[in-house]
Amino acid sequence: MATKTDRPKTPGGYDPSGYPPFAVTVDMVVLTVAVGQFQVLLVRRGVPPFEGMWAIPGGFKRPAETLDEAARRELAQETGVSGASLLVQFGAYGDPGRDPRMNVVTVGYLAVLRRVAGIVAGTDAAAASLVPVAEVLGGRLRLAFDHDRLVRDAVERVRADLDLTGGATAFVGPAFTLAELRAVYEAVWGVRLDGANFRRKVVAEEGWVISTGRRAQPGATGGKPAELYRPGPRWKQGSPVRRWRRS
Amino acid sequence: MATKTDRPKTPGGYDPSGYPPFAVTVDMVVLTVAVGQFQVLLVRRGVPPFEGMWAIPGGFKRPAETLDEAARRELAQETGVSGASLLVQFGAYGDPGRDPRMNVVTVGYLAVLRRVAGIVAGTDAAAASLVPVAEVLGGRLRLAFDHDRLVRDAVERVRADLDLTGGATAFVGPAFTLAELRAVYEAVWGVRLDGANFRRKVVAEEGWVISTGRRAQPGATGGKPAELYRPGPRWKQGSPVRRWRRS
DNA sequence: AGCGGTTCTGGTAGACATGACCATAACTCC
DNA sequence: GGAGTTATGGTCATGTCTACCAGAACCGCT
Repeated sequence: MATKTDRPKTPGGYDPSGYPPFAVTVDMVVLTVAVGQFQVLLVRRGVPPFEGMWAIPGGFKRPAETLDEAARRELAQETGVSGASLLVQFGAYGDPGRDPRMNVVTVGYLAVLRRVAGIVAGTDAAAASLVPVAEVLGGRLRLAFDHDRLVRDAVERVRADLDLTGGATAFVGPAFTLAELRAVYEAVWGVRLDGANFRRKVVAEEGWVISTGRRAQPGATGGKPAELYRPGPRWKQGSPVRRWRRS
Repeated sequence: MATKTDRPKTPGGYDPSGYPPFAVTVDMVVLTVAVGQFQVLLVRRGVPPFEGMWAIPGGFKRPAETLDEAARRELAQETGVSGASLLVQFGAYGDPGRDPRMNVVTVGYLAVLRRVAGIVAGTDAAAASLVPVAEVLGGRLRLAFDHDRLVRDAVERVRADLDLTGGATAFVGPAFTLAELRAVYEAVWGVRLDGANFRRKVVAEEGWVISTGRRAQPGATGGKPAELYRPGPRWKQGSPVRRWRRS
């Protein structure tokens, strides 16, 4: 890239002290499906700026760790969750003035939790709460900084990932019924799927789900007890259910 | 997020001077389809480290500009291209030691060029060249820093975008034949598509391509002259051609 | 036990999409 | 004019999607 050291512009020929430093943070959009609804984890800010507003959890990257490690560490610290079933980066945000105090470039991470039970307000969080993503996407709940945009982008990413990289099983537990899995698609995509057709697609081909032999407890409203499955190896390559129907 | 100012960990309650600064750069994977091959633009490094090795162009983000603006500016400076037909971010890279001199977090951008004609070595580039992406993906050509990984990720991204967000028209000019458009899919995905079936999918539905009435010049080898089209409004929503056949 | 309601599970038929192949038209070069 | 090449349209068998129906297995209630 750079051939002249007197024009510091590229990593090839710059003077490190000649360029302004940035703070690098990692912010996380933590998503889950609870009570049939697509939800996002928010924390309430206790100090200015944006005091009292809702925001997504996040923190500084340290020099000795990778971005992925920083995300994993912050997730544990802020929500008490040690193992997210999915943790992927979805974008970087560096608009000038996005933090009123200094130049901050943040890397957005998308985390998916299977169970809502383990979530607690972290050591630094005044309050933590699950909120339907529709509240944020619909503009009824405004977030601090540019976190509205981060949530919007993360949701779009996970919607695509459900189709492309088969992230659906990240939302459910290690053993699940097909109705639970179907509910994930329905909540995240905001669609309604036929149960019988869904079953066929998933069970017809080998490798999507593996029968455990056990059966789930029927709900309070009754119904035939559903079979319990565990995820097969094929989800890494995609999803049995595609997002768009042509017409 | 943070409620205690004495524990600087989140944007809510930190002491800016308490955290180490990072240099933030923008690196670009410039892709195009030329002579039927999927190609990437590389520049040769003229200074240590990695002197003499091939790398992708890039440069520092300035505090007063957004990441997108930085990418657009660097692209113009390094390759002489003012308007890329596609310019999207695909990932952030911050492994410690990825630059041996200091802490650098880079944001990877994917740029697509329609015509190879306007490319020139920028003011800071020793040499610029188009190289088949297969050379890099196959490991036959090693790049400086972690740029191999950036190229790999960008290629995977554009392959998905061709399907998802319909980026195919970004590779062709404002007026194109269906064979040219088909060549884009074939080069990027590495597949072979039937010309007649391709035509049907694209022309059958309204909104993908709009006939210009004109016809292209037949190639040196002859053949019936193809009709010239311009892109319709529908590419924003997807692609008429899907990537994977089920069986 | 019987009954209505609910969920799971399997079946079927029509609509639709896909891909392979052939045929014809319009151009090149020789 | 003839051989080769590309574009374009047609056909057809096959596979996939979806709406809908039916039976099985459970609930709570009477």
